[in-house]
Formats: sequence, structure tokens, C-alpha cells
Amino acid sequence: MELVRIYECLCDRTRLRLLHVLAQGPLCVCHFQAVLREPQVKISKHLAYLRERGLVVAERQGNWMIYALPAKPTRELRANLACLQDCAAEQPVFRQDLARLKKLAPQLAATGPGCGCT
Amino acid sequence: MELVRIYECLCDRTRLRLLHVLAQGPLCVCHFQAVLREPQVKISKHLAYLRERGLVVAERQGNWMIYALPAKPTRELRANLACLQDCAAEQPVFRQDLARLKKLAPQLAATGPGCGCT
DNA sequence: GAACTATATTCTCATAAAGGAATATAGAAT
DNA sequence: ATTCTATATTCCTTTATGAGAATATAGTTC
Repeated sequence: MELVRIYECLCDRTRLRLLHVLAQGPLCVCHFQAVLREPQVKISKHLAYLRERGLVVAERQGNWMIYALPAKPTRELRANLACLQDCAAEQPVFRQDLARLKKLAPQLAATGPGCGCT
Repeated sequence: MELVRIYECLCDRTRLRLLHVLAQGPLCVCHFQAVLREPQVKISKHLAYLRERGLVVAERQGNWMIYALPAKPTRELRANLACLQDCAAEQPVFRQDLARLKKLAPQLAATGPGCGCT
């Protein structure tokens, strides 16, 4: 994978947030909506963007699309995701996302990455 | 520094090359031209872009503008530059740049980061 | 101060990207 | 079959970006 491609994916705040949250485990679109508090189109389009470029993978599960980080990321991707995790730990937006994600924990445990939200 | 800002700087190939080369030490614009084999406008504009965002600093030295990485980079910047160095090691473009940089080594030793090129 | 060197800026064009509104689709439930 | 839910896609507008040609500027040298 060409390095620039990775950075092109990382240069948008929404995508950074998506990837950061994904590091905690697979998630469906509507959970992303809840965690990031962003409209569906926005989430969906950015996930599509990431998917086209191989930064995430997706799998249908009934009505839900479950997104996840690739099982075997390239060396570059792994390095950069690690770096992101490291840096994000200090910035408020990311922490808030994590906080909201944790509130969903019970539901996640019950239903898996897919959801009974809204 | 906001994380996205850094990635915005990294999402262009020319800028990646500039930063990668800069990790070896300060350099003037015309040496960059020689190392990257890219036109002056291109180099100059991308350096300006990086400078505005604090990824590089510049200092005039006679006719030459010497660019360098900041003396005290933020934690995020440091992490990402390290990551870049690491990943770039495997990709041909970056290796070629380094090779050409090393050919300039004698001149650099003689004149400092400024140049007697062209 | 005129000519020269190194670098920066301006202008223009082409392309990509982001956001939102509205609509389409795929699958589930009734 | 119809309806509902979750997600994707299309269309449109606005803004950013990158590239190159041409020109401007700052400093040096003669």
C-alpha cells in the first residue's frame, strides 16, 4: 500500500474518529452515529471512503453493516494506526467518543456489533 | 496542535518526501529541487504550506532559505515523523531521495545547508 | 545601481473533497 | 406483498488543493 494513500485517509477528522473507535472492535453504522454524533450520510460516506482504500473491511449482518479494521493490516497501516491511538489519547474529541462508546458496552455485549439502536 | 492538521500535511507525496529528507538535516530550497527533482514552485509552495502549519521552520541565510524540522516538535509531530521515517524506509521514492541526498553530501559539508548549486 | 541568484507570490485552471437533502436499495418483519 | 430498518447512493453546492507559467522580491556581487 502506498503510504500517501493512508495519509489521505487520515486527513479528515471524521475518518480519524472512525478509525480510532474501530480500534476498540467492530461496529455497525448506527452505533457510529451514536458514538460520533454525526449524521448517517456523513458516517456512511466516510466509511465507504475508507473501505475503498482498504483501511477498513465491511460485512453484512442482516440489516446491519459491520465495519472492522482489516485482520492483517500492512506494516504501514499497523504503524500508523498505532500512532493514531497513541496521539488520540490526549485529544478531547477522541476521548469523548470512547466515553460514549463505553456507554454502549451493555448493548454491544447483548447484540454484538450490530444494534438495536434508535 | 490538532492531529488532523498534521495529517493534512502528510497527505501529499511531495510533502512526505520533503519531511522525510528533512529528517536528515536542514536544507535549502535548491537542494530540495535537486534531491526531489521537482520544479522550484512546487517545492517552494509545499514548504510554505508546511511552514504555515508549523511542521517546518525556515531561516534566511543570505540568498538561501534554510528549512528544518522544528527544534522542539510536539509529541504528535514527533510520533508521526518517526512513523514516517519507519514506513518510508521501504518505499522506493524515498530511498531514491536519500540516495540523491547522499550524493550532495560533499557539497553540504563544504557549504552547509545552503548551496552553490545549479 | 545594475545584473544576478535564490526563493516567494500571483493567477489561472482542473480536480477532488466535504457536507447535506433527497432518494434508492437490501434485507427483515409482519 | 407491504412496511420497516439500516445503510448506500445520487445530486448539488461550496471550498480546498495541486500544478504550472509568469512575475515579484530579497539579498548578493560587481
